[in-house]
Amino acid sequence: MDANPAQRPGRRRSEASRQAILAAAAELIAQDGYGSLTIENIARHSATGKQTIYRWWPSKADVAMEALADKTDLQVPIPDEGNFAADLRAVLSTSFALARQPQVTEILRALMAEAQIDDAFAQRFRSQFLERRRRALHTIVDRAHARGELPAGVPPDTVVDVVFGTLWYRVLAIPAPLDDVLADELVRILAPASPG
Amino acid sequence: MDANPAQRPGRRRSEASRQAILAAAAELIAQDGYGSLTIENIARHSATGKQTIYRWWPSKADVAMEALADKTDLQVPIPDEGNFAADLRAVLSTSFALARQPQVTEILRALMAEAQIDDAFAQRFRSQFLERRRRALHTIVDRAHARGELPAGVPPDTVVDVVFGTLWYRVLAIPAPLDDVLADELVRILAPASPG
Amino acid sequence: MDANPAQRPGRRRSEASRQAILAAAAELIAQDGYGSLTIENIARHSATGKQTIYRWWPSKADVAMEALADKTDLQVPIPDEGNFAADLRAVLSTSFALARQPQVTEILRALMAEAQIDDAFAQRFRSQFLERRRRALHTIVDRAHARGELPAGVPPDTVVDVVFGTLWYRVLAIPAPLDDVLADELVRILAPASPG
Amino acid sequence: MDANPAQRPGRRRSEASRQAILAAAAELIAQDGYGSLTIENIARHSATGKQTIYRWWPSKADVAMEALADKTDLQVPIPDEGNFAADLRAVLSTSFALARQPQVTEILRALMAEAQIDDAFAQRFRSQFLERRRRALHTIVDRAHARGELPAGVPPDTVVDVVFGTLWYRVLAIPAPLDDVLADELVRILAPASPG
DNA sequence: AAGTAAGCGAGACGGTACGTCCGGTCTTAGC
DNA sequence: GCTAAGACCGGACGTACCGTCTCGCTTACTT
Repeated sequence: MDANPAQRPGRRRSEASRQAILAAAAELIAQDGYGSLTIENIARHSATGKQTIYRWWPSKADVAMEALADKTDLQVPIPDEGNFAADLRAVLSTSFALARQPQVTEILRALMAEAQIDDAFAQRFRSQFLERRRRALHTIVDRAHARGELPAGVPPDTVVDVVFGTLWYRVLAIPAPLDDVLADELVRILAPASPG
Repeated sequence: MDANPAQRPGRRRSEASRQAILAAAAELIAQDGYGSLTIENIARHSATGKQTIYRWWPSKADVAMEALADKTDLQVPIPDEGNFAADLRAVLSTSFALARQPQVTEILRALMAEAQIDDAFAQRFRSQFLERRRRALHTIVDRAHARGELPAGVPPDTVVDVVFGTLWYRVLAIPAPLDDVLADELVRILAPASPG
Repeated sequence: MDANPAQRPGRRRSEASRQAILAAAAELIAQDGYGSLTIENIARHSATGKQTIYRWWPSKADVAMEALADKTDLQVPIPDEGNFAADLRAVLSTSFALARQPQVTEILRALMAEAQIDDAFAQRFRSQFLERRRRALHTIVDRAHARGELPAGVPPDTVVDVVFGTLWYRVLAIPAPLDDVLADELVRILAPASPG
Repeated sequence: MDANPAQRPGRRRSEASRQAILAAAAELIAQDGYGSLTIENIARHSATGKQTIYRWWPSKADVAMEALADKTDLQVPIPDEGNFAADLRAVLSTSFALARQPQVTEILRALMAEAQIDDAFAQRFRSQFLERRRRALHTIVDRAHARGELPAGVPPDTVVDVVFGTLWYRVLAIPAPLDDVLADELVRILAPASPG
């Protein structure tokens, strides 16, 4: 078994190229938007061969997704403050702060767009990005559910849909930047009964 | 004033071509997905010249948007049943039924995707599609707001964001088709206090 | 019999349009060269409809040919000075003077070019332009032949070929403008034995 | 110095594609005439990409010129039989035989036509084709000039003009194929005084 | 040390679609 | 019935990228 990659003969993957490619992708997206991002441009700006990109990433969207992962700490902290309102507010605060950065916004929109057009990427996007963030929120919501803090007759899954749905809708459909007031309002809607 | 187009000399726009183009676009999207839709293919399948398409639509996304408008009655009925829960359920029912048709889903996803990538189209998409549907719901929500039926501290705009956000998120990010149960749950969340 | 065109019903051909078209063609050729001459451009610059051009001329080359005919008096005078040398010199002098005008050169080159590419035009070009000029020279050469002034064993047709051949070659293949010295040299070659 | 192309990195030019393109161009010209030759057709018939053609040739006329060069041995032999008449007849014999092949005629006419319409190509056509053939004849004529075999008062350049002029005129302006009798007559005109 | 196996930048390759231009035709309203 | 205007279908233009395929070179492990 070749589980240990160090054992195989041949030149090893160049970390310098990997980073040059991700950096070039990020810069090009910031400059001209994802719409005019091309593999050829990434290669040119990173002084890299196209083949190297095709060898390691299935599509330019995957390059963008990895560039985003590299640039931001996508680890989602799972707070546990004892009540749903506080936990939810903490998660929203983190998420909003992240999504508000213009370069992050641009990439998020592009990834969601590409997922609509390219089914194979959609799967990777869901499993590598969306599901991870869902899981973090799910933990909190499940806990609240157990404590009886959710609105009556609303399963945890739906709460998660509402939170991420509202967040994504604002990013995708509304030109104004994400507003922190929205976070408070979401808390009021979803965690209405702050137990005395 | 040249408001009356019949007064100008020259051949008039061909309604037959317009419909052939929209039909071809719709069919091609249904068959191969929006990702492989090209102007050239639309022209070929509609026995039409590319120039004719470029003359009347700014982009293939606009063709798709018009095809959607032609195919579905996008007029949004504004119910008035006297209470928010019933009104909201009626709107959701209509919207879900529409968005559940596979061909409609496919086009909706494509339009939202294109709007992320092409800013000029994004503006047209918002003003010609998103805003219209927002306005319908807004009427209902404003009415509820006046009656004091909204959750405390939640302005109508946010309610609209939550409704459409959840709907779009399910369409864009979740592979499963839209579920009618979700409509009930949204009503429970947003119109909780059925006045005694 | 409809020999009298004034008797037919309907609007008569517009002489103003005819001249506007020829003038626009001449001007466009002078400006940008025949290579970028298009029917559409002629129509635009002459404030005329494309249909009007297609109705009266088989191709843009025919427009150019008529523009040339209108602009220059293409009537070829047939001198008769009593000896071949003087007659030939007179014909060459007229022809060179005509072909030396830059705008005429440009059109001549274009017509000969088009004749290589479009067989139908080639026939019209030969019968309406080349043959006429050949006939003028032929009269002179035949007369010289009868007087025994041609080189021995050289039929009149060949003399005509040599004269026009040399002239056209200089126009088509040599960037320098036509030189009057050439006329003298042709006379020396073809009418060498000025009979004492 | 990068004179050695083998030193550069990257895939090398494909000789197979080069030949397929030239062959396709030659065949298409023979079939449908130069007038309906398009880059797109060449690419299709040679199972080649358009870009490959644009990469290596400035225009379709240059493709045709190279196809001609490849197909015919354009090397012009320079005979030296001791007298102008014999040398000239030898050159004419070779040239006529070449120009009489229908496929060669077609290309020659097309190249000369294109040179009238495209100035940049005209320069290449002169330096890569016309001038070479002129030089061969010039050698012979200069030699004759030194021996005093030219008509009095006629410089070598003019003799060359007359020879090629007549040849080209017959090809371009006269529908009949080149006649060998013409060669004899040209010799009689230009090398009349076979010195005793 | 030689041999073998990968990865690298570079760049040509066969394709496909782009958006534009023009050809030649058809359809208006107006003279 | 001609005219200007202008839309129509069709097709080639020259360009941009796609994803693949050589190249010569470099870097690593294996013998």
